[in-house]
Amino acid sequence: MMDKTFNPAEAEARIYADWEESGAFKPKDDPNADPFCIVIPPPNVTGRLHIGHALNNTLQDVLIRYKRMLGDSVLWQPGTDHAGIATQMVVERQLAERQEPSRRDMGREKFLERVWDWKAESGGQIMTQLRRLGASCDWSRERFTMGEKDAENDQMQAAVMKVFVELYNQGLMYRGKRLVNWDPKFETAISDLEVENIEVDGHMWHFKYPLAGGKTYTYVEKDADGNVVLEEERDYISIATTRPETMLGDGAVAVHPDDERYAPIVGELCEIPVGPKEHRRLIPIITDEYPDPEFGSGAVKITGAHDFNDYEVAKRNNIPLYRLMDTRAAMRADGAPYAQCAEQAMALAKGADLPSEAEVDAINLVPENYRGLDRFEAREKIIADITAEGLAVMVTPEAKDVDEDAPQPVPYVENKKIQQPFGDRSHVVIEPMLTDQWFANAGELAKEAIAAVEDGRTTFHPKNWEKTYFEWMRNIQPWCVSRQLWWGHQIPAWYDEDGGVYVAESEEAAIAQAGGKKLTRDPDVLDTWFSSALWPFSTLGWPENTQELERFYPNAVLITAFDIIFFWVARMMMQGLHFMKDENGKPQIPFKDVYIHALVRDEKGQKMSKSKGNVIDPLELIDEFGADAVRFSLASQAGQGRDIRMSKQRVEGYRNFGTKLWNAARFCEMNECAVPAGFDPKTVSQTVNKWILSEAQATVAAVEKGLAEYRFNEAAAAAYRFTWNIFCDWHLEFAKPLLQGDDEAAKAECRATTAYVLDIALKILHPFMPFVTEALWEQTGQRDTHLIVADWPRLEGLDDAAAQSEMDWLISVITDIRRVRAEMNVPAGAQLNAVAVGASGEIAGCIERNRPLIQRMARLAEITLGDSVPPASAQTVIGETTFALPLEGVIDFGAERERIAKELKKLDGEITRLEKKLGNEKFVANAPEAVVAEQREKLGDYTAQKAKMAEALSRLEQA
RNA sequence: GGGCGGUUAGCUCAGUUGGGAGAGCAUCUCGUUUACACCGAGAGGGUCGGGGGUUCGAGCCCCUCACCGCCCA
Repeated sequence: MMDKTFNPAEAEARIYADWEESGAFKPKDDPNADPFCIVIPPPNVTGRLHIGHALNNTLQDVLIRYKRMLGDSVLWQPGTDHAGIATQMVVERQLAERQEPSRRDMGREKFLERVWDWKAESGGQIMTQLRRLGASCDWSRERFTMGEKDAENDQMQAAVMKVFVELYNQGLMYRGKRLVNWDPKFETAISDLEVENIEVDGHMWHFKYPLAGGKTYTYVEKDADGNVVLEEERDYISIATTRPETMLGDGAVAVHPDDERYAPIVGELCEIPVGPKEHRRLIPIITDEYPDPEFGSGAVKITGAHDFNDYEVAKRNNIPLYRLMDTRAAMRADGAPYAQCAEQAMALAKGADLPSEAEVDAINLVPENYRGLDRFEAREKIIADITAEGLAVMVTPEAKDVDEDAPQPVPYVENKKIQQPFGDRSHVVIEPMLTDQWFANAGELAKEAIAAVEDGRTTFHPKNWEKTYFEWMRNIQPWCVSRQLWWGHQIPAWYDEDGGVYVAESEEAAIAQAGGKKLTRDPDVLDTWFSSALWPFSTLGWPENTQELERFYPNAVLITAFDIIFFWVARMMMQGLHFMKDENGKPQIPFKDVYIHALVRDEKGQKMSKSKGNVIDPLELIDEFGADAVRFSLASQAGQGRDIRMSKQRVEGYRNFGTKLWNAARFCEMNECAVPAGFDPKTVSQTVNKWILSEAQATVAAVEKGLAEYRFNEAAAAAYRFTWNIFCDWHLEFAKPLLQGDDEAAKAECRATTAYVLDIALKILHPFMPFVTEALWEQTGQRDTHLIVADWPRLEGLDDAAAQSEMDWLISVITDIRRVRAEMNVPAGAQLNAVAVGASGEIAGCIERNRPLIQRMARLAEITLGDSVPPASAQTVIGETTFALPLEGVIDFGAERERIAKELKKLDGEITRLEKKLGNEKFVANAPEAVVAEQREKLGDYTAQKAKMAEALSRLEQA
């Protein structure tokens, strides 16, 4: 005898181990089977399974299990990502917490040792957690983006090196001094994608840049109609800035070429109003399309080394780029004294030839009294100094705003919202910084990646994500791939003492290239996403031409969340298409489909994050409700294009569903249901059996359709509804009289069919709820294989419209009688008699055939055919037949009248609506015939029913 | 500022070529009929964000407004 409920805690680990041991997770070695491969989005190696992983991996496992049952050769390729910044950050924090030497004190080699240790210590965790979820990955093929520690000629490392070297040799990878996003906390460059622009309260300060030599001009301001609203003599140009500390690095002031206000002074020099008086720097006033005359004063200071827009302006106009900060974003303290540097800069401003990048970079234009200050401290000090000197633009506040009668002018500072860049990991303000970095020519790589989606070689689901993909790909910027970190793939570039660069897959090769010169390797590592971009083929053995690569590339589908379309999907597309070619040299896509799923949020719709403390731990949910419930909950909510809000209640509901299924199986066991050898469902004779088989076939088709279209929620719902609302609620109840009756043939057929249909339910539910279905599979029959590798049900020829319509009729008879009973407050235990009045021969036959079912399920003592409604009856109309329930002594005539009147009203509403519609000539003329016919039929049905109900009411009135 | 998505029952959400709205949970009533109370039977509850348009017909298509969310600048 089976237990009353499924015990996930006991069963899951055992079942999982069985699967793994049986080799079920490995792709089957059948050359005729279709290949189906999904590569897992590799989680951070030292991460923990969060609810987003749970969703992502549930959906993958659903497809994987489905395809496996279909008979495909299925590979779900697992592995983890080394997650450069994230992992290094964790280990550095640990060192700090344990008061151990810092990364820098420790040195690179020792530090990396520690990271590998940490990986070893915590690395397996998430893979264990995926197992708990039921993920059926081929663990024997697990890969790590960094490869194996200390391995010689490690393949995963070789793949990265080869890609870098080839891109370099093809001119698609280059090194240069560029303005990049600099994270002062981690002291590394990061890519555009790792920057989050957040709107914060900022200020806009207005300062006067005095014209050189005390020159003056007439400043004229006009309104929209050209009327002069302000005209004054000025000896300065007014500049607005949100970042005063960068004034020190200004190379010019720019105004729009059409801006008449400043036309008189274009080409003049003006003075940066900060720094020691005797060394005030002069910079030219230039024109450029960039300044918006409507914004601020219309004049923009150009600080090429600390602002992306300014950088472009500076490049266009040959304005020197003066770097002001060090790697921690403190004001530079290196280099020559300010006086000397300022003099150099002065010469450049006056037209001297620009020296080399490196020479300009060596110029430190931070005056001594600001050197070494944090950038924000420097800002405060500079504002104070400028204001003290009287070079802040002053305004006179409205008298009402201040107490004094004669308000004093105050510095003009606007409070305004500004977009400030923050590091997505460090959460500190990112500094645009001029540094030497490696860049991939993403624009070039993107071309094929765009084309592949345009021409449908790769398709996004839902399709609207393609727009996002195109938008980004078509405006893609060079990809900064170097990171000033230690944990990662060290860039395979070596330098000789003269600055010569040698890019090669190994040090030996580089030395050979250099002709034996003394070389030093580039200390930087590659962006983590550089290696994960290779994941669809590196995990399959590339650069070796392995069987797996041959068989499983392109992958079938990639399943991921939208937040990494740019980070990952786009880059896999670029790298895959660039490096994987077919025998004709045609680029090969990494995957045919990309399914983008939602983000999982908390009950309130907030993005889950550790800092908000609203994280729902999937493992806790699994502990409480079982993996099946968690999986089903996620899959059933995975509608396209919407976020998922996770609630415990819903998980609980699906746990209950598992129990329901369990008990249905238990019922089958108790009634000795089993599928006899050679059972052919097409041969069943009982209507009930024909009907449930017909329903089953429709359900299997619905599940298949849902999965084929990546509508996981619909597939899950179809399986759920069938199992609970059709199989359990109706079929098992219909089966009871047969299973407990004396007709041995009918009993045998019913046992066989019920067991057969239960198996179907187990199979279609297995992708969603693998554990409980596997456990039941084990317990409900003699099985040749585990369910995980059982054949997907391929049903055909079982649809049966006649059985469907008879059972639908039966269900509505039972439901209606139950409703009347409930509404008339008939005690649940009372056995009533029913009289069917006006039944045709056909209906009479139906009643005859299903008498025991109606009696049992509607709790009737007897059901007879009659010519007239007995007195004191409650009545309900189904089709042409009135079912009367004599309730002598029980019936409340008032209540019954009210009930029938209510039904009549409802019918009237429907009839009026339909009559109006059918009375509309245009409807009849324009609507498809089928629709018109359907509406006519409905009207006919409702009208007939109304007549019967009216009769019923009149009988009551007479009583 | 540009783009995308959302607004449907008290809550969370389905609703796939436009033919008068569904589920789960919650609520109310009844029920222990030996598969299941992690259950069963029944009920109530929505002018599908507002306005306009196209159409014989709009939750669904178009326009517009409002609010919410995300991405990009």
